[in-house]
Amino acid sequence: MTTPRYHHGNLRSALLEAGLRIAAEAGPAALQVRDLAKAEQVSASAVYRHFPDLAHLSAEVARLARQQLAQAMLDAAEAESPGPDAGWHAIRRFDAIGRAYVAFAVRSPRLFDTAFQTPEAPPSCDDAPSAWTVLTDALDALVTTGELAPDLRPGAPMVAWAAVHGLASILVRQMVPEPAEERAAMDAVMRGVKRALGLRHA
Amino acid sequence: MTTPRYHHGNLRSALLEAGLRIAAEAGPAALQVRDLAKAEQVSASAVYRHFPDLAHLSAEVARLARQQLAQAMLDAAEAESPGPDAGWHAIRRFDAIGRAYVAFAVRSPRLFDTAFQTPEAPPSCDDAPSAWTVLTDALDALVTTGELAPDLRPGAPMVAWAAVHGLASILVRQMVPEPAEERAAMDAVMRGVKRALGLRHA
DNA sequence: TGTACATCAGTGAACGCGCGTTCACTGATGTAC
DNA sequence: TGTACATCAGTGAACGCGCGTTCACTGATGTAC
Repeated sequence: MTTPRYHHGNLRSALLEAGLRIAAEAGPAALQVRDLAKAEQVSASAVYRHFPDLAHLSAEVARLARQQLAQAMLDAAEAESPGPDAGWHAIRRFDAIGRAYVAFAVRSPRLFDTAFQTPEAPPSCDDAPSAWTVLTDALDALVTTGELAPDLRPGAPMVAWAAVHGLASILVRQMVPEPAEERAAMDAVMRGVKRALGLRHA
Repeated sequence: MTTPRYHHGNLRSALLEAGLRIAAEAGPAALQVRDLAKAEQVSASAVYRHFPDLAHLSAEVARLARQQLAQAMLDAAEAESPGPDAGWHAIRRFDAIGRAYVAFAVRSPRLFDTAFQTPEAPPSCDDAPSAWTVLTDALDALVTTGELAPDLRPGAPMVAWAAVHGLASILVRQMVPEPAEERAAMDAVMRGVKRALGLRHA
């Protein structure tokens, strides 16, 4: 039984999911109208019923990729079980968030590239969830529990994000001449971030 | 007087310089055989006398871009005048190197992208100078002068590079929702790196 | 020192491909009466 | 409840462009004798 091709129902979201799959496998440059349409067994021109052009579709895929990253960070934070020491819990959540960021990039390097590619079209809406918000919320929790000195708070997002994003980029691009172990690099960087912010660390 | 087009003399290096110019203005994706040839007033097929294909030419341009970055770091280090406190001088040089890295990216965002784009062909030779070597040399100087604890030395390159590369990427891609001042961000990150490595800072 | 000739670095036309996009169309869907 | 019709979501062929690359060629260069 061959299903009728007509009136897919949710072609728009199906195309975006196919886009995520393709981008994760072959990188953002592999996002092509024909391939996307083929993946959903639909003619290329059908794509234009749902997106004005490829640039807008790509921008949506990039946004979804960033949201997946942010969700992975949230999930990692939630996986940390609370304990009697609220400050320590906040630190563990912060640590888990940073490690999730890098782990996402290592696990899906091309999707990570897709997430932060230079966009050719503006995204239709803000990221939800957003990695930035996840990070700043975690930093706020550190201040609230007294783990992070308030005068370090303004610069903290940049310090943390730069370290983690930089490590992710370096590992993804394999920029290091001597191929360091990812685990050791992640430990060193996360320890560095905590030292930079004056946090306790094990 | 129209000069004869024939036998350019140093077409190879002229093409690479044109490539650097084009990449700096329009990004790595703008490197095209025809445009390169046109920039040197030469036919497109002449390019193939000097490079097997565009991928190899692009890889060379990327290498030159990385070398320019490394040279900027070296220049910044040399600009720091030595003083009676050798350790303090090593710290100032280290700081200058990190700031030069970020400054290069902000000054030439598309060239920075070109330097670290995923290469489609292997580079013909190692970077010289190389950003990695400049960094590790500076860290060695910190150990020698007793400013950096030897047990922090193994993880130090990753900590420093990740922070600086991450900040550069973030500023270049304008990933920050609230557009922070570059200067403040750089101060915060460099201060963070020095705290992470246990260095003195002003 | 002058000349034949191999070699080298260019030319310019063309090929072939794959891409995004358009257009006239057709079948399916849902709604008004 | 059944039917006419507007609307919507598809089709498939084609357009047009720009790209990397190839090929037969030609003019310039340098070297052997």
